[in-house]
Amino acid sequence: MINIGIFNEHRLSLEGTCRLLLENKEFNVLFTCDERAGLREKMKPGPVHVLLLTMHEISINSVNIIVQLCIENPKTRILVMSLTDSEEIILKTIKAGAKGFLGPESSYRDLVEAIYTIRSGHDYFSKSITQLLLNRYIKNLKEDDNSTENDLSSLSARQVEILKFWGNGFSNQEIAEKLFISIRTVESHKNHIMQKLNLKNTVDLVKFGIKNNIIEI
Amino acid sequence: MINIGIFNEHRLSLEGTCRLLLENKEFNVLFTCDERAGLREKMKPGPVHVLLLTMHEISINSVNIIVQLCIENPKTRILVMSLTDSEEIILKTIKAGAKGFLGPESSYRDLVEAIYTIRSGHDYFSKSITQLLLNRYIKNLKEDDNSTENDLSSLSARQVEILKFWGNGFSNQEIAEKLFISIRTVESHKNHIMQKLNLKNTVDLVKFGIKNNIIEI
DNA sequence: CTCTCCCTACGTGAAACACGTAATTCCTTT
DNA sequence: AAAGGAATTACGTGTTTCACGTAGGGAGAG
Repeated sequence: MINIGIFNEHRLSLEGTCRLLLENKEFNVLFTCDERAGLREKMKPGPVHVLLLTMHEISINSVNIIVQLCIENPKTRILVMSLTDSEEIILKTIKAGAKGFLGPESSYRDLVEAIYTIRSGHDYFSKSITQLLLNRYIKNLKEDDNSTENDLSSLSARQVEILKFWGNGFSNQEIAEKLFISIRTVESHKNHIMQKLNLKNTVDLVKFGIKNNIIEI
Repeated sequence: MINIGIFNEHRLSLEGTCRLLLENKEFNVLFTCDERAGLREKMKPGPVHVLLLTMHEISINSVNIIVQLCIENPKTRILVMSLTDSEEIILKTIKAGAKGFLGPESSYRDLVEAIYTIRSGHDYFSKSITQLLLNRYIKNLKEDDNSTENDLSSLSARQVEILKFWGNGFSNQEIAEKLFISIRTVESHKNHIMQKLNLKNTVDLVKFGIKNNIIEI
């Protein structure tokens, strides 16, 4: 038996969703709610396993509500349903703590599957949302890669070694001791690196190291 | 009509796949290949729209092959099929340029869909792969968020301002001039920031700025 | 054999850092 | 109203790092 709370500012939709969910014997609709003001109050009494939040328009304010609900009800898993197609917003709701997101194309079947999925501890994203997230991720991945290994290959192994140490907490003095060379040599290496990469300051050097995965962030 | 090349080191699987694909009148199997050595040669003659690469075991070497194929045949879209479940490897094949990835659970129906999908210019990932990528992405998202805004909020607006300038290419001298304050004051601000955040060196300060989105990488 | 790149190292002046001190202002708490 | 605290401003002093030039020895390429 899964305890469900339903929020939807359109009363008709709210009742419709409620009816649909009640058709499934394993679903127990604890409450329905059609205004934001009362939602936090309605969450208090019982253990709500899944909260179905229908957000016709998601704004930053909505995101804050999700954050707050998550804090106040750590055991409740939030499933967001919305027609929005703004990546920005969707990402924010996920960051805020939503465990699932149903896009506009989702059917009743999807809703049921989503409820089971997030109840069992996994995340659920409908097809369009998945596509959206994935596209973005893939794009990130490839961008990461393009900026990687291009310039790094122009550095010698020694230069990379010095940069690694320096970028991960060691002072020039410490590097010199570790590698049994003069501190002046360490400085020279860094100078050569900066010249080779045409960097103007050490801040850019750190950025370079991070982009190329030799400095841990 | 879609021109397809098939690579599979198991000859039986290769033939089976070929037969299956030939059932679809729109698929034109240009060649089959069962050894790595000959693959690049077989790609040369015609325009291969989709290359189906079955990799029973994907290694770094396999990834390099993909990279090379992509360079030599920029118009060919590569669809990888593999039983591996190593995130590392899957990510690398995607970075290397593969346009699709079919996991172990994929059916013939999925294969056909995948071929149409990547032929039309989109990426295709089977359910298990999608799940894998998404989990990782969501995890990244949340991690990003956890490390954000937590510590940054402890800094004053002025401190953030100085950090922003410094992290984006300005020297202390330049910042001082821009803000009409002494260079010593700029130094003071940075000192206070480092103390407040308990950072040991400027490298860490850069990392902090990047994590908190006030320094562009 | 020459040329280039890499690793090593130093000199010097400028810039940045570490750490302490301190005055003024503004805000909160008592 | 008074006290406390944080923020912004600033300086002193000693250390470290940076920027730029110079330079010798070694390894590899042409």
